[in-house]
Amino acid sequence: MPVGTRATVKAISPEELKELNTEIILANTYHLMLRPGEKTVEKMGGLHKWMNWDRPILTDSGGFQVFSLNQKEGLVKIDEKGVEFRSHLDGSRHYVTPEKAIKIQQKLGADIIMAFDECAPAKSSKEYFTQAMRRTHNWLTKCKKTNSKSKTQALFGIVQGGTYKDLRIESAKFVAEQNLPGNAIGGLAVGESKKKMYEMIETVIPHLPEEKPRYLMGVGTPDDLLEAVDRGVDMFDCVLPTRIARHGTFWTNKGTHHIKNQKFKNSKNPLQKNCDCYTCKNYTSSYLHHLIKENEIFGHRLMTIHNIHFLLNLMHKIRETIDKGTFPTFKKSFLSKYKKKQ
RNA sequence: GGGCGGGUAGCGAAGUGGUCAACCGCGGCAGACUGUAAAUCUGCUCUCUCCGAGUUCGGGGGUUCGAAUCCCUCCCCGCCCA
Repeated sequence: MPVGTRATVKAISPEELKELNTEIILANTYHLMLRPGEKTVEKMGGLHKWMNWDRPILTDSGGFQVFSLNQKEGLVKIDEKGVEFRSHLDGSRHYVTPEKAIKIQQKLGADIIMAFDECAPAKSSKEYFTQAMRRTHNWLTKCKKTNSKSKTQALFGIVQGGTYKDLRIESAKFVAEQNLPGNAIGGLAVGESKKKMYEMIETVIPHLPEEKPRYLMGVGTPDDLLEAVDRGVDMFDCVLPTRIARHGTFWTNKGTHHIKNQKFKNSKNPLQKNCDCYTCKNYTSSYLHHLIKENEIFGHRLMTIHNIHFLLNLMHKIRETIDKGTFPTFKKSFLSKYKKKQ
């Protein structure tokens, strides 16, 4: 899922997203409740109509933004009932409870909505992870109850538990028991090592039903996708393809590259040879180098197109090789090329 | 010919006797980014380098313990007067 936090995937249009075979995108409760406010989106006919996107949308609940704000001093107060935080836009105080997070998402109108959870920082103590996990479970019950009448919006629960296996297992079991249409793994890729992250995925997966989507939140890099799929994950969202694109970084099957590097100044090659994205079919690296150095909007768009295409194409190949039974070979050969820095 | 102003690292621009290898901006080089407070942020950018050392502030000469900063002289640029 490409990420469209403020009801737009930065730099590109819904038409372009469709050309890239985007099936679903993510939008954000926290940002949209602050601006323009969920009521406006509701009045305008809901997210799909408002942003002219007729394919599925998932809204994140805002739990992660609370975590993000909490990285800075004293902007957030968390208790059993909910979270008080100050807006990053104007400092105004807001109070969000699990019930409220669901009601806002109902107004936004996404197809999949997320439970309001607490994403504890990677460096938290086990005591704190336990507390945050229990609170997340408690909140999940409330979210489920609030959303019980909805027949059009699927609520996903979120597994927490930090980097502790016993907590992760306890959390996965609790979330699975709620019998929701899908289950998410949260609280990873927040500063722990990749090794630890993979270990946590392995720990959690056996306790989440295979017939329902398993969604790893906020991940990730091409290698993370392969590793996570290998361990049983079905869905991802990540800001990386779009954010790093705007910052001048792009992916190819040989790893990550910086278009601003001097070596691209006079390169007639596309970003990636044999890539069939719009960017690579029509523009040279030299041109992209120039656009990004000059901070031209079109450069952001072209880079974004390439990166989203790269990731969605990777996922496509993953599905294809899983069907053919050749996924392990594909994973191995991809990673050996991807991780070898030229 | 006369008067005034000015020449500082790739560019612009501070500094106007010691704490100056010299603020800052741009440019250049490289890096970071994982449920987007992100068209953002970080580092390096005279030379050799590990601590450190060596050459710099238009050229030359001088004053001084010590000069980018003061004096003399030459060169160059801008504006004004003839």
